[in-house]
Amino acid sequence: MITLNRIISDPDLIAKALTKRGLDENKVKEKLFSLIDLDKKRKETQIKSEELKSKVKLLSSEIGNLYKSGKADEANKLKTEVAESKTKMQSFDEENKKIKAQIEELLLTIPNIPHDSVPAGKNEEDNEIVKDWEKKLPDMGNDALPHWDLAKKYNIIDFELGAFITGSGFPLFRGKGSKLKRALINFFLDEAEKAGYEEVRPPLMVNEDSARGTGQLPDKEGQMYYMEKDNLYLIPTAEVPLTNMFRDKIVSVKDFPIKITGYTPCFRREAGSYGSDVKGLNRVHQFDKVEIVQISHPDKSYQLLDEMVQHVENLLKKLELPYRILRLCGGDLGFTSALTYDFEVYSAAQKKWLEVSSVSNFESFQANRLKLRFKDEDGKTRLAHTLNGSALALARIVAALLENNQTPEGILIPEVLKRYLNFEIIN
RNA sequence: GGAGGGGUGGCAGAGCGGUUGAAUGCACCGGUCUUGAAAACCGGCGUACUCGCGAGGGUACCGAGGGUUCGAAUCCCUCCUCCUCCGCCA
Repeated sequence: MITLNRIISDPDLIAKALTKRGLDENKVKEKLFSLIDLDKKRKETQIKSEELKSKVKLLSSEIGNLYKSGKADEANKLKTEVAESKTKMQSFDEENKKIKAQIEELLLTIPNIPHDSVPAGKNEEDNEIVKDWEKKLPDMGNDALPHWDLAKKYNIIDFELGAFITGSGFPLFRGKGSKLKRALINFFLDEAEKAGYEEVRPPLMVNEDSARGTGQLPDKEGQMYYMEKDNLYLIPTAEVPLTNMFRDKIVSVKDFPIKITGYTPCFRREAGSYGSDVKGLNRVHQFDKVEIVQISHPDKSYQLLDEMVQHVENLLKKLELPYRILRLCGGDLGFTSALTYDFEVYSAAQKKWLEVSSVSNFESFQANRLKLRFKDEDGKTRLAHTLNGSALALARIVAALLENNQTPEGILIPEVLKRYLNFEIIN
Protein backbone atom coordinates (compact mmCIF):
# COMPACT_ATOMS: atom_id res chain seq x y z
CA MET A 1 0.00 0.00 0.00
CA ILE A 2 1.29 3.42 -0.91
CA THR A 3 1.31 5.86 1.98
CA LEU A 4 -1.25 8.63 1.92
CA ASN A 5 1.46 11.15 2.65
CA ARG A 6 3.24 10.22 -0.52
CA ILE A 7 0.07 10.70 -2.51
CA ILE A 8 -0.62 14.04 -0.91
CA SER A 9 2.87 15.30 -1.53
CA ASP A 10 2.95 14.53 -5.24
CA PRO A 11 -0.15 13.06 -6.88
CA ASP A 12 0.89 14.07 -10.41
CA LEU A 13 4.15 12.24 -10.23
CA ILE A 14 2.48 9.09 -8.96
CA ALA A 15 -0.20 9.18 -11.62
CA LYS A 16 2.42 9.55 -14.28
CA ALA A 17 4.53 6.71 -12.90
CA LEU A 18 1.52 4.40 -12.86
CA THR A 19 0.90 4.86 -16.57
CA LYS A 20 3.82 2.48 -17.03
CA ARG A 21 1.56 -0.22 -15.73
CA GLY A 22 -0.87 0.60 -18.48
CA LEU A 23 -3.20 2.55 -16.22
CA ASP A 24 -4.98 5.62 -17.49
CA GLU A 25 -3.30 8.70 -16.09
CA ASN A 26 -6.46 10.73 -15.74
CA LYS A 27 -8.38 7.97 -14.05
CA VAL A 28 -5.57 7.47 -11.61
CA LYS A 29 -5.39 11.17 -10.92
CA GLU A 30 -9.09 11.26 -10.25
CA LYS A 31 -8.63 8.52 -7.71
CA LEU A 32 -5.68 10.21 -6.07
CA PHE A 33 -7.43 13.52 -5.76
CA SER A 34 -10.50 11.94 -4.27
CA LEU A 35 -8.19 10.31 -1.76
CA ILE A 36 -6.66 13.65 -0.88
CA ASP A 37 -10.12 15.09 -0.56
CA LEU A 38 -11.29 12.25 1.65
CA ASP A 39 -8.31 12.68 3.87
CA LYS A 40 -9.12 16.33 4.35
CA LYS A 41 -12.64 15.41 5.37
CA ARG A 42 -11.28 12.75 7.66
CA LYS A 43 -9.18 15.31 9.44
CA GLU A 44 -12.07 17.70 9.84
CA THR A 45 -14.39 15.16 11.37
CA GLN A 46 -11.61 13.88 13.55
CA ILE A 47 -10.80 17.29 14.92
CA LYS A 48 -14.43 18.06 15.63
CA SER A 49 -14.93 14.77 17.36
CA GLU A 50 -11.79 15.20 19.41
CA GLU A 51 -12.78 18.64 20.55
CA LEU A 52 -16.02 17.21 21.85
CA LYS A 53 -14.26 14.33 23.50
CA SER A 54 -11.97 16.70 25.24
CA LYS A 55 -14.97 18.61 26.53
CA VAL A 56 -16.66 15.45 27.77
CA LYS A 57 -13.51 14.47 29.60
CA LEU A 58 -13.29 17.78 31.36
CA LEU A 59 -16.93 17.76 32.35
CA SER A 60 -16.68 14.21 33.61
CA SER A 61 -13.91 15.04 36.00
CA GLU A 62 -15.91 18.03 37.17
CA ILE A 63 -18.86 15.78 37.80
CA GLY A 64 -16.63 13.58 39.87
CA ASN A 65 -15.53 16.51 41.97
CA LEU A 66 -19.07 17.75 42.42
CA TYR A 67 -20.19 14.34 43.67
CA LYS A 68 -17.33 14.28 46.11
CA SER A 69 -18.31 17.62 47.55
CA GLY A 70 -21.93 16.53 47.74
CA LYS A 71 -23.31 18.77 45.00
CA ALA A 72 -25.35 16.16 43.20
CA ASP A 73 -27.75 18.67 41.63
CA GLU A 74 -25.04 20.51 39.78
CA ALA A 75 -23.52 17.25 38.73
CA ASN A 76 -26.76 16.11 37.17
CA LYS A 77 -27.01 19.34 35.22
CA LEU A 78 -23.61 18.69 33.74
CA LYS A 79 -24.63 15.17 32.89
CA THR A 80 -27.24 16.36 30.44
CA GLU A 81 -24.66 18.60 28.84
CA VAL A 82 -22.34 15.65 28.44
CA ALA A 83 -25.11 13.60 26.90
CA GLU A 84 -25.68 16.27 24.27
CA SER A 85 -22.04 16.48 23.38
CA LYS A 86 -21.87 12.75 23.13
CA THR A 87 -24.61 12.42 20.56
CA LYS A 88 -22.94 15.06 18.42
CA MET A 89 -19.66 13.33 18.84
CA GLN A 90 -21.09 10.00 17.76
CA SER A 91 -22.27 11.35 14.45
CA PHE A 92 -18.81 12.73 13.74
CA ASP A 93 -17.30 9.41 14.70
CA GLU A 94 -19.56 7.49 12.41
CA GLU A 95 -18.73 9.78 9.54
CA ASN A 96 -15.06 9.49 10.34
CA LYS A 97 -15.23 5.73 10.37
CA LYS A 98 -16.97 5.67 7.03
CA ILE A 99 -14.38 7.96 5.46
CA LYS A 100 -11.54 5.91 6.82
CA ALA A 101 -13.00 2.77 5.31
CA GLN A 102 -13.36 4.51 1.97
CA ILE A 103 -9.75 5.65 2.09
CA GLU A 104 -8.53 2.18 2.93
CA GLU A 105 -10.58 0.65 0.16
CA LEU A 106 -9.26 3.10 -2.40
CA LEU A 107 -5.68 2.76 -1.26
CA LEU A 108 -5.87 -0.99 -1.68
CA THR A 109 -6.65 -0.56 -5.35
CA ILE A 110 -3.51 1.42 -6.09
CA PRO A 111 -0.55 -0.72 -7.11
CA ASN A 112 3.04 0.02 -6.26
CA ILE A 113 4.91 2.68 -8.19
CA PRO A 114 7.26 1.08 -10.70
CA HIS A 115 10.95 1.78 -10.40
CA ASP A 116 12.46 4.12 -13.02
CA SER A 117 14.15 1.23 -14.77
CA VAL A 118 10.88 -0.63 -15.37
CA PRO A 119 10.05 -0.62 -19.07
CA ALA A 120 6.58 0.45 -20.11
CA GLY A 121 4.59 -2.35 -21.63
CA LYS A 122 1.41 -4.34 -21.60
CA ASN A 123 2.32 -7.95 -21.03
CA GLU A 124 5.08 -10.51 -20.92
CA GLU A 125 6.02 -9.84 -24.50
CA ASP A 126 7.25 -6.42 -23.49
CA ASN A 127 9.52 -7.71 -20.76
CA GLU A 128 13.10 -6.69 -21.24
CA ILE A 129 15.73 -9.38 -21.48
CA VAL A 130 18.54 -8.01 -19.38
CA LYS A 131 20.69 -11.08 -19.73
CA ASP A 132 20.19 -13.58 -22.49
CA TRP A 133 21.72 -17.02 -22.80
CA GLU A 134 24.80 -16.33 -24.88
CA LYS A 135 25.82 -19.85 -25.71
CA LYS A 136 24.00 -22.21 -27.96
CA LEU A 137 20.79 -23.63 -26.57
CA PRO A 138 20.92 -27.39 -26.15
CA ASP A 139 19.46 -29.22 -29.12
CA MET A 140 18.29 -32.65 -28.11
CA GLY A 141 16.89 -33.58 -31.47
CA ASN A 142 13.34 -34.64 -32.03
CA ASP A 143 13.58 -37.87 -30.08
CA ALA A 144 14.09 -36.06 -26.81
CA LEU A 145 11.41 -36.86 -24.31
CA PRO A 146 9.52 -34.21 -22.37
CA HIS A 147 9.88 -34.56 -18.62
CA TRP A 148 6.49 -36.19 -18.09
CA ASP A 149 7.54 -39.05 -20.35
CA LEU A 150 10.93 -39.31 -18.67
CA ALA A 151 9.20 -39.31 -15.31
CA LYS A 152 7.19 -42.32 -16.36
CA LYS A 153 10.06 -44.11 -18.05
CA TYR A 154 12.20 -44.02 -14.91
CA ASN A 155 9.30 -44.16 -12.48
CA ILE A 156 10.36 -41.06 -10.57
CA ILE A 157 7.19 -38.95 -10.72
CA ASP A 158 3.71 -40.41 -10.78
CA PHE A 159 1.19 -37.86 -11.96
CA GLU A 160 -1.70 -40.33 -12.16
CA LEU A 161 -1.18 -41.59 -8.66
CA GLY A 162 -1.02 -38.04 -7.33
CA ALA A 163 -4.23 -37.26 -9.14
CA PHE A 164 -5.78 -40.40 -7.70
CA ILE A 165 -4.80 -39.55 -4.14
CA THR A 166 -5.58 -35.87 -4.29
CA GLY A 167 -6.30 -34.42 -7.71
CA SER A 168 -4.61 -33.17 -10.83
CA GLY A 169 -1.64 -30.93 -10.21
CA PHE A 170 -0.47 -32.86 -7.15
CA PRO A 171 2.34 -35.06 -8.47
CA LEU A 172 3.79 -37.85 -6.39
CA PHE A 173 7.58 -38.05 -6.47
CA ARG A 174 9.06 -41.44 -5.79
CA GLY A 175 12.40 -43.19 -5.57
CA LYS A 176 15.18 -41.25 -7.22
CA GLY A 177 12.74 -38.48 -8.10
CA SER A 178 11.95 -37.94 -4.46
CA LYS A 179 15.64 -38.00 -3.57
CA LEU A 180 16.47 -35.53 -6.31
CA LYS A 181 13.99 -33.14 -4.79
CA ARG A 182 15.48 -33.55 -1.37
CA ALA A 183 18.94 -32.93 -2.81
CA LEU A 184 17.83 -29.74 -4.54
CA ILE A 185 16.21 -28.40 -1.37
CA ASN A 186 19.35 -29.06 0.63
CA PHE A 187 21.55 -27.56 -2.05
CA PHE A 188 19.47 -24.38 -2.21
CA LEU A 189 19.32 -24.02 1.57
CA ASP A 190 23.05 -24.56 1.92
CA GLU A 191 23.78 -21.92 -0.69
CA ALA A 192 21.46 -19.47 1.04
CA GLU A 193 23.14 -20.12 4.34
CA LYS A 194 26.53 -19.48 2.76
CA ALA A 195 25.18 -16.17 1.52
CA GLY A 196 24.29 -15.20 5.08
CA TYR A 197 20.60 -16.03 5.30
CA GLU A 198 19.13 -17.41 8.50
CA GLU A 199 17.20 -20.59 7.86
CA VAL A 200 13.68 -20.90 9.24
CA ARG A 201 10.94 -23.47 9.00
CA PRO A 202 7.71 -21.51 9.15
CA PRO A 203 4.11 -22.64 9.49
CA LEU A 204 2.48 -23.61 6.21
CA MET A 205 -0.81 -22.00 7.10
CA VAL A 206 -1.28 -18.35 7.91
CA ASN A 207 -4.06 -16.27 9.38
CA GLU A 208 -5.92 -13.47 7.72
CA ASP A 209 -3.70 -10.70 9.06
CA SER A 210 -0.63 -12.33 7.59
CA ALA A 211 -2.25 -12.90 4.22
CA ARG A 212 -3.21 -9.26 4.16
CA GLY A 213 0.21 -8.12 5.31
CA THR A 214 2.05 -9.33 2.25
CA GLY A 215 -0.76 -8.39 -0.08
CA GLN A 216 -2.26 -11.79 -0.95
CA LEU A 217 -5.50 -10.43 0.44
CA PRO A 218 -7.62 -9.00 -0.94
CA ASP A 219 -5.80 -9.19 -4.25
CA LYS A 220 -5.23 -12.91 -4.79
CA GLU A 221 -7.84 -14.40 -2.56
CA GLY A 222 -8.95 -16.88 -5.19
CA GLN A 223 -5.44 -18.24 -5.64
CA MET A 224 -5.12 -19.50 -2.10
CA TYR A 225 -6.48 -22.63 -0.47
CA TYR A 226 -8.62 -21.58 2.43
CA MET A 227 -9.78 -23.48 5.48
CA GLU A 228 -13.04 -21.92 6.42
CA LYS A 229 -13.46 -23.71 9.69
CA ASP A 230 -10.27 -22.26 11.12
CA ASN A 231 -10.05 -19.17 8.96
CA LEU A 232 -6.57 -20.10 7.77
CA TYR A 233 -4.88 -19.97 4.38
CA LEU A 234 -2.38 -22.44 2.95
CA ILE A 235 0.65 -20.45 1.94
CA PRO A 236 1.15 -19.83 -1.80
CA THR A 237 4.80 -18.99 -1.09
CA ALA A 238 7.11 -18.83 1.91
CA GLU A 239 7.23 -15.09 1.33
CA VAL A 240 4.05 -14.86 3.38
CA PRO A 241 5.22 -16.37 6.66
CA LEU A 242 8.81 -15.16 6.27
CA THR A 243 7.90 -11.54 5.69
CA ASN A 244 5.18 -11.63 8.31
CA MET A 245 7.80 -12.49 10.89
CA PHE A 246 8.24 -8.73 10.89
CA ARG A 247 4.66 -7.59 10.79
CA ASP A 248 3.99 -4.85 13.33
CA LYS A 249 7.63 -4.72 14.33
CA ILE A 250 9.99 -1.82 14.74
CA VAL A 251 13.51 -3.05 14.12
CA SER A 252 16.73 -1.24 14.80
CA VAL A 253 18.77 0.20 11.98
CA LYS A 254 21.62 -1.93 13.32
CA ASP A 255 19.76 -5.10 12.43
CA PHE A 256 19.96 -4.39 8.72
CA PRO A 257 20.09 -6.14 6.44
CA ILE A 258 17.85 -8.88 7.80
CA LYS A 259 18.22 -12.00 5.67
CA ILE A 260 15.88 -14.96 6.04
CA THR A 261 15.56 -18.11 4.01
CA GLY A 262 13.16 -20.99 4.26
CA TYR A 263 12.05 -24.07 2.44
CA THR A 264 8.33 -24.74 2.22
CA PRO A 265 5.86 -26.45 -0.01
CA CYS A 266 3.69 -23.87 -1.78
CA PHE A 267 0.03 -24.27 -2.54
CA ARG A 268 -1.71 -22.50 -5.38
CA ARG A 269 -5.14 -23.06 -6.78
CA GLU A 270 -4.05 -21.72 -10.18
CA ALA A 271 -7.63 -21.09 -11.12
CA GLY A 272 -8.00 -20.28 -14.77
CA SER A 273 -4.87 -21.98 -16.09
CA TYR A 274 -5.11 -24.36 -18.98
CA GLY A 275 -3.42 -26.05 -21.92
CA SER A 276 0.21 -26.95 -22.37
CA ASP A 277 1.12 -24.53 -19.61
CA VAL A 278 -0.15 -26.96 -17.03
CA LYS A 279 1.29 -30.12 -18.53
CA GLY A 280 3.52 -32.19 -16.25
CA LEU A 281 5.44 -30.07 -13.80
CA ASN A 282 4.94 -26.81 -15.68
CA ARG A 283 2.21 -25.70 -13.36
CA VAL A 284 1.15 -27.61 -10.29
CA HIS A 285 -0.97 -26.92 -7.21
CA GLN A 286 1.72 -28.01 -4.80
CA PHE A 287 5.41 -27.42 -5.32
CA ASP A 288 8.52 -26.92 -3.26
CA LYS A 289 10.45 -23.72 -3.05
CA VAL A 290 13.32 -22.18 -1.16
CA GLU A 291 12.63 -18.51 -0.64
CA ILE A 292 14.98 -15.71 0.30
CA VAL A 293 13.72 -12.57 2.02
CA GLN A 294 15.49 -9.39 3.00
CA ILE A 295 14.36 -6.51 5.17
CA SER A 296 16.39 -3.48 4.29
CA HIS A 297 17.16 0.16 4.88
CA PRO A 298 15.47 2.21 2.12
CA ASP A 299 18.81 3.47 0.88
CA LYS A 300 20.20 0.00 0.37
CA SER A 301 17.37 -2.01 -1.10
CA TYR A 302 18.36 -1.79 -4.76
CA GLN A 303 21.88 -2.80 -3.98
CA LEU A 304 20.49 -5.81 -2.15
CA LEU A 305 18.17 -6.60 -5.03
CA ASP A 306 21.19 -6.90 -7.29
CA GLU A 307 22.85 -9.12 -4.75
CA MET A 308 19.82 -11.39 -4.69
CA VAL A 309 19.73 -11.57 -8.46
CA GLN A 310 23.35 -12.64 -8.42
CA HIS A 311 22.61 -15.26 -5.83
CA VAL A 312 19.90 -16.83 -7.98
CA GLU A 313 22.00 -16.58 -11.09
CA ASN A 314 24.77 -18.41 -9.32
CA LEU A 315 22.46 -21.28 -8.47
CA LEU A 316 21.49 -21.74 -12.08
CA LYS A 317 25.12 -21.63 -13.16
CA LYS A 318 25.99 -24.31 -10.65
CA LEU A 319 23.14 -26.46 -11.89
CA GLU A 320 24.45 -25.93 -15.43
CA LEU A 321 21.09 -24.90 -16.77
CA PRO A 322 20.63 -22.43 -19.64
CA TYR A 323 18.88 -19.38 -18.25
CA ARG A 324 17.97 -15.82 -19.02
CA ILE A 325 17.02 -12.86 -16.89
CA LEU A 326 14.09 -10.58 -17.62
CA ARG A 327 13.11 -7.25 -16.22
CA LEU A 328 9.33 -7.24 -16.03
CA CYS A 329 7.56 -4.45 -17.84
CA GLY A 330 4.95 -2.31 -16.12
CA GLY A 331 2.06 -4.38 -17.37
CA ASP A 332 3.51 -7.67 -16.17
CA LEU A 333 4.79 -6.34 -12.87
CA GLY A 334 3.07 -7.68 -9.76
CA PHE A 335 0.71 -5.38 -7.91
CA THR A 336 2.96 -5.00 -4.90
CA SER A 337 6.32 -4.85 -6.64
CA ALA A 338 8.39 -1.85 -7.71
CA LEU A 339 10.92 -3.85 -9.70
CA THR A 340 10.98 -7.55 -10.53
CA TYR A 341 13.52 -9.73 -12.27
CA ASP A 342 12.30 -13.06 -13.57
CA PHE A 343 14.57 -15.99 -14.21
CA GLU A 344 13.71 -18.46 -16.92
CA VAL A 345 15.30 -21.80 -17.59
CA TYR A 346 15.32 -23.51 -20.96
CA SER A 347 13.62 -26.84 -20.98
CA ALA A 348 15.16 -28.53 -23.98
CA ALA A 349 12.62 -31.16 -24.95
CA GLN A 350 9.64 -28.85 -24.62
CA LYS A 351 11.79 -26.18 -26.28
CA LYS A 352 10.31 -23.74 -23.80
CA TRP A 353 11.51 -21.17 -21.34
CA LEU A 354 10.11 -21.87 -17.87
CA GLU A 355 9.92 -19.29 -15.14
CA VAL A 356 11.81 -20.56 -12.09
CA SER A 357 12.40 -17.47 -10.02
CA SER A 358 11.10 -14.04 -9.43
CA VAL A 359 13.15 -11.55 -7.46
CA SER A 360 11.48 -8.33 -6.37
CA ASN A 361 11.92 -5.15 -4.44
CA PHE A 362 8.67 -3.98 -2.88
CA GLU A 363 10.22 -0.87 -1.42
CA SER A 364 7.90 0.29 1.38
CA PHE A 365 4.72 -1.03 -0.23
CA GLN A 366 4.49 -4.21 1.82
CA ALA A 367 6.11 -2.59 4.83
CA ASN A 368 3.36 0.00 4.98
CA ARG A 369 0.70 -2.65 5.19
CA LEU A 370 2.78 -4.75 7.52
CA LYS A 371 3.64 -1.75 9.69
CA LEU A 372 7.22 -2.91 9.44
CA ARG A 373 9.35 0.00 10.52
CA PHE A 374 12.77 0.81 11.83
CA LYS A 375 14.32 3.53 13.90
CA ASP A 376 16.83 5.45 11.85
CA GLU A 377 19.98 7.15 13.02
CA ASP A 378 18.01 10.16 14.26
CA GLY A 379 15.60 8.02 16.21
CA LYS A 380 12.83 8.63 13.71
CA THR A 381 10.51 5.79 12.85
CA ARG A 382 10.42 4.99 9.14
CA LEU A 383 9.09 2.26 6.90
CA ALA A 384 11.61 -0.41 5.93
CA HIS A 385 11.95 -1.94 2.50
CA THR A 386 11.15 -5.58 1.81
CA LEU A 387 12.56 -7.82 -0.90
CA ASN A 388 12.14 -11.43 -1.80
CA GLY A 389 13.06 -13.99 -4.37
CA SER A 390 12.71 -17.64 -5.18
CA ALA A 391 16.00 -19.43 -4.78
CA LEU A 392 14.62 -21.58 -6.25
CA ALA A 393 11.29 -23.12 -7.15
CA LEU A 394 11.74 -26.85 -7.60
CA ALA A 395 9.14 -28.25 -9.95
CA ARG A 396 10.29 -26.53 -13.10
CA ILE A 397 13.94 -26.93 -12.22
CA VAL A 398 13.30 -30.66 -12.04
CA ALA A 399 11.52 -30.52 -15.39
CA ALA A 400 14.46 -28.75 -17.03
CA LEU A 401 17.06 -30.98 -15.39
CA LEU A 402 15.32 -34.13 -16.57
CA GLU A 403 14.89 -32.90 -20.12
CA ASN A 404 18.29 -31.29 -20.57
CA ASN A 405 20.32 -34.03 -18.95
CA GLN A 406 18.73 -37.02 -20.65
CA THR A 407 21.06 -39.45 -22.40
CA PRO A 408 20.51 -42.89 -23.83
CA GLU A 409 21.92 -44.29 -20.58
CA GLY A 410 19.76 -42.25 -18.28
CA ILE A 411 19.48 -38.82 -16.73
CA LEU A 412 22.77 -37.36 -15.54
CA ILE A 413 22.97 -35.65 -12.18
CA PRO A 414 24.68 -32.24 -12.16
CA GLU A 415 28.03 -32.17 -10.40
CA VAL A 416 26.91 -29.94 -7.50
CA LEU A 417 24.11 -32.29 -6.51
CA LYS A 418 26.21 -35.45 -6.40
CA ARG A 419 27.32 -34.93 -2.83
CA TYR A 420 23.65 -34.88 -1.83
CA LEU A 421 22.82 -38.14 -3.58
CA ASN A 422 23.91 -41.74 -3.50
CA PHE A 423 23.59 -42.13 -7.27
CA GLU A 424 24.93 -40.25 -10.27
CA ILE A 425 22.41 -41.23 -12.89
CA ILE A 426 18.70 -41.89 -13.00
CA ASN A 427 18.10 -45.02 -15.02
C1' G B 1 -12.25 -31.43 24.29
C1' G B 2 -13.05 -29.99 29.86
C1' A B 3 -11.56 -26.93 34.38
C1' G B 4 -8.85 -22.91 36.34
C1' G B 5 -5.31 -18.64 36.20
C1' G B 6 -2.81 -14.74 33.36
C1' G B 7 -1.91 -10.90 29.22
C1' U B 8 -0.10 -3.33 31.93
C1' G B 9 5.62 1.00 29.12
C1' G B 10 12.49 -1.93 26.65
C1' C B 11 12.22 -5.60 30.99
C1' A B 12 10.27 -6.67 35.96
C1' G B 13 6.01 -5.24 38.46
C1' A B 14 1.90 -2.06 41.19
C1' G B 15 -2.90 -0.19 40.27
C1' C B 16 -8.73 -3.26 40.04
C1' G B 17 -14.60 2.81 38.64
C1' G B 18 -12.79 9.44 39.21
C1' U B 19 -6.78 14.88 37.04
C1' U B 20 -3.58 7.28 36.09
C1' G B 21 -0.31 7.70 30.06
C1' A B 22 -0.23 4.85 34.28
C1' A B 23 3.50 3.97 41.11
C1' U B 24 8.18 1.60 41.91
C1' G B 25 12.71 -0.91 40.46
C1' C B 26 16.03 -2.10 36.50
C1' A B 27 17.76 -0.73 31.77
C1' C B 28 18.65 3.56 28.66
C1' C B 29 19.99 8.99 27.61
C1' G B 30 21.81 13.96 29.50
C1' G B 31 24.10 16.54 33.58
C1' U B 32 26.79 17.33 38.49
C1' C B 33 30.90 15.27 41.06
C1' U B 34 35.74 12.69 39.26
C1' U B 35 42.42 12.69 36.26
C1' G B 36 39.10 8.77 34.05
C1' A B 37 35.50 5.22 35.40
C1' A B 38 32.21 3.38 39.12
C1' A B 39 29.06 4.94 43.00
C1' A B 40 25.98 8.86 44.53
C1' C B 41 22.82 12.82 43.26
C1' C B 42 19.73 15.80 39.67
C1' G B 43 16.95 15.68 35.18
C1' G B 44 14.98 13.11 30.96
C1' C B 45 13.00 8.65 28.91
C1' G B 46 6.48 5.13 24.70
C1' U B 47 3.65 4.99 20.05
C1' A B 48 0.09 6.78 16.46
C1' C B 49 -3.07 10.55 14.66
C1' U B 50 -3.93 15.72 14.85
C1' C B 51 -3.81 21.46 15.69
C1' G B 52 0.06 25.32 15.86
C1' C B 53 5.43 29.31 12.54
C1' G B 54 6.87 28.05 17.43
C1' A B 55 6.49 27.44 22.55
C1' G B 56 2.98 24.14 23.29
C1' G B 57 -2.06 21.90 22.85
C1' G B 58 -5.81 17.90 21.74
C1' U B 59 -7.28 12.64 20.93
C1' A B 60 -6.39 7.45 21.09
C1' C B 61 -3.61 3.30 22.96
C1' C B 62 -2.79 -1.06 29.77
C1' G B 63 -3.72 -8.50 24.23
C1' A B 64 -7.97 -7.27 20.10
C1' G B 65 -13.04 -5.82 19.25
C1' G B 66 -17.75 -4.50 21.30
C1' G B 67 -20.83 -2.89 25.70
C1' U B 68 -22.26 -0.54 30.65
C1' U B 69 -21.23 4.49 32.89
C1' C B 70 -21.20 11.50 33.46
C1' G B 71 -16.31 8.90 33.80
C1' A B 72 -13.02 2.26 32.48
C1' A B 73 -6.36 -0.31 32.72
C1' U B 74 -10.17 -1.21 36.54
C1' C B 75 -17.15 -3.83 35.55
C1' C B 76 -19.75 -7.02 31.44
C1' C B 77 -19.60 -9.81 26.55
C1' U B 78 -16.90 -11.98 22.30
C1' C B 79 -12.34 -13.31 20.25
C1' C B 80 -6.91 -14.07 20.28
C1' U B 81 -2.87 -15.69 23.11
C1' C B 82 0.13 -17.74 27.27
C1' C B 83 0.42 -20.89 31.71
C1' U B 84 -1.38 -25.07 35.09
C1' C B 85 -4.36 -29.52 35.68
C1' C B 86 -7.54 -33.49 33.49
C1' G B 87 -8.91 -36.11 29.01
C1' C B 88 -7.61 -37.56 24.00
C1' C B 89 -3.94 -38.22 20.29
C1' A B 90 0.65 -38.41 15.92
